[in-house]
Amino acid sequence: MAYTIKDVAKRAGVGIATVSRVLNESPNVLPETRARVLAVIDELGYRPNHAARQLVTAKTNAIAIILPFLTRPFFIEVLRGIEAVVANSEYQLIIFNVDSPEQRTRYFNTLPFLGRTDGLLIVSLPLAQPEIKRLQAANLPAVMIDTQAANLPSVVVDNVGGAFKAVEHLISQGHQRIGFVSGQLEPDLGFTVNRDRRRGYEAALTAHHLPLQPEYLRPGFDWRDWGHQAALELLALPEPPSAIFAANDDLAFGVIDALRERGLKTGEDMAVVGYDDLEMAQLVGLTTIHQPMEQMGRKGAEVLLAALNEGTRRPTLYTLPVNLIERASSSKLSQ
Amino acid sequence: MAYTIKDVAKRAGVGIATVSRVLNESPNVLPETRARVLAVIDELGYRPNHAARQLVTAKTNAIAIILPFLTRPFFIEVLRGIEAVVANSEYQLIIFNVDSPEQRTRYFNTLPFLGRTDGLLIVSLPLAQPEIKRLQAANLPAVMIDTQAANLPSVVVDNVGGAFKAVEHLISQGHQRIGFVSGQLEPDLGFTVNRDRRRGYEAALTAHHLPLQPEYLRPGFDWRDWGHQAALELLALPEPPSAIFAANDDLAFGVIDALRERGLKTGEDMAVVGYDDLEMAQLVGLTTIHQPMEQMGRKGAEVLLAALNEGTRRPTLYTLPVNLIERASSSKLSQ
DNA sequence: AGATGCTCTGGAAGCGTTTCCATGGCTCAT
DNA sequence: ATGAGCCATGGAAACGCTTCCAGAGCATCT
Repeated sequence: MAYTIKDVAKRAGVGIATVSRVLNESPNVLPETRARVLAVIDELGYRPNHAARQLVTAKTNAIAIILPFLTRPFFIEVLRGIEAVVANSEYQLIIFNVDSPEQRTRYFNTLPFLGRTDGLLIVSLPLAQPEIKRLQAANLPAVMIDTQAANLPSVVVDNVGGAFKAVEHLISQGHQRIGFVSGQLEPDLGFTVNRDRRRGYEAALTAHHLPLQPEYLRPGFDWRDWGHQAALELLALPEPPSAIFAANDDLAFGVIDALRERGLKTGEDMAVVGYDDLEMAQLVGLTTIHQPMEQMGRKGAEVLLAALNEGTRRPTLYTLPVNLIERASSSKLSQ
Repeated sequence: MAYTIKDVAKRAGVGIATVSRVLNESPNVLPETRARVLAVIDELGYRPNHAARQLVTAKTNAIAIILPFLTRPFFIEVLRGIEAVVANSEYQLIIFNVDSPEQRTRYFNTLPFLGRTDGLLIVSLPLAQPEIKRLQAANLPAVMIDTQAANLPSVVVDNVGGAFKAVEHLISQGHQRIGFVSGQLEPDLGFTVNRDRRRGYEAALTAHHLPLQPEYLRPGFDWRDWGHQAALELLALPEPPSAIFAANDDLAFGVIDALRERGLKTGEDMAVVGYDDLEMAQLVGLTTIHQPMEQMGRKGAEVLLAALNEGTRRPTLYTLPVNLIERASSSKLSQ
């Protein structure tokens, strides 16, 4: 059907080995031979067959990225970072989206990427020991992003520290009663974000000798609706908090929604701080913790490519910094 | 290194052809033979080599999606729809992001997906005739989403009609002076959205015997900042419009931003209608045209899979409906 | 002059599958 | 009983490439 290396060889009057050498930029080819072969390749519009190449080189030139909830802003930003790096390499990007624990299990049991990819980027999903073993047995380099494993390179942010900063900021604004709205602490897929951020929340309160009030804790779900409902619940308390720290921006948007619904002014009647610094946070004027989401993707991809090209595979832990972005939603306590 | 079909065959005491038959669920294998082979496969953890399989079957089991601006909400939603469908098939999804005209040209010249994928999903990028020719020459089934080509199946929405609805709505609310903020009409990558929506805008005005005022037209860029600036420009006119139709939600958000900056109330002092119905539109209370973005992705993927599996490849045009979502930003003209 | 070593080249093996073809053992109708 | 036909099976070819190996040509050294 399509032309093969043989067609090129015949037409150029050389052996197939020589064509292959030209294709692979081997130095030992006479310039005029090379030129002749290239001319024929161009003339025929010949393109080497990937499968055949893979078969003999045992390289796929593709890397897989496995992430949950493809469409949540956080993952999109990470993906963007990854894509930016990978696009400049010789590799191609295969995407696997995981939305349920069953899917997750299936993926890591069947390893469908095995033999299809040279490397793996795992975003946010924690891996169990046997799963890591299996990856290593398959000799498949993997890098973790926003999650970590002791024997795999990992790119993370300091969630505990970020949450600490957020809450400390609220305290410095004069708040003493601070609610915490978050997603599940023990989610199906095993994320630890919410748990970590709660630890930061508690640490900040403790560091400033403020009491931990169980009724101010509202773990629930990771999406906006829950932020909305949790805020209403907090407002209904006999002594509602004067500030709310939401474990992510989406939750914070829900909180703000609820405040508006109740006729309360965000930033005046109730301070709100989020986490992520989504693009929208700026529009809404939400004080939040900026996470270098895109940079996490970049870094992860770079580490993986380095491992692939140079064989460096030390399980290093890269921790990227987070910082507080102060906006209108967390002005000083008035009363 | 890894086990091959030979290892399995030897260990199960059968020929490699039989193992292959088991692998490919050929009916002509004795149940007990099949069981024995499966047991060995399981025991060894054998997995067939993809490259070898591809080489002989000339099938890759992957499809590529080519889209611009991976991180813009519209494309994310489309991607989500595609992913949902593809995840339930035997195919894997390879992503190619195109952010610049050079990249675009390079892609369609080198066709890097050639031989790596069985099919192509092209989102929003219009194709030139020679490019289409090249795809067809390569015998690579392709489906266009949010863009169309006469000889390729295409999934689109009616942008002209949607814009018409948006503007007609504003007119029915009593507005006569309606501004139009959009991205470039002749963008580098060749999108026609802005042009189409402007045609709808003009058609609605004309249908209602309203004059087309050139100074109310603000083509510029596709992002929020431009919405902001364009709104300021419109406000600075001797006779500013009383309503603004923004060609996408992001632009509308910029417009709203500008209004707030000027101390004007969206929906009261100035009506605003967007296009897309991003998640955020609800939060902001933006009247907008709802596009079935995810559904476009789904539909496109389904059409491609059908083409791949059944060989159906009629260049059908699928037009998905859009509808107006009325929110607070476009209340009736007060004066 | 002959041996040595280098550069360029072509033939052929081999990568791990699928699939064609041949074979041997059955069953079944004659 | 015997040939036709079917089923399960194995061997081997083929897919298109990379790479090992060997050889030819030439320059350089002894």
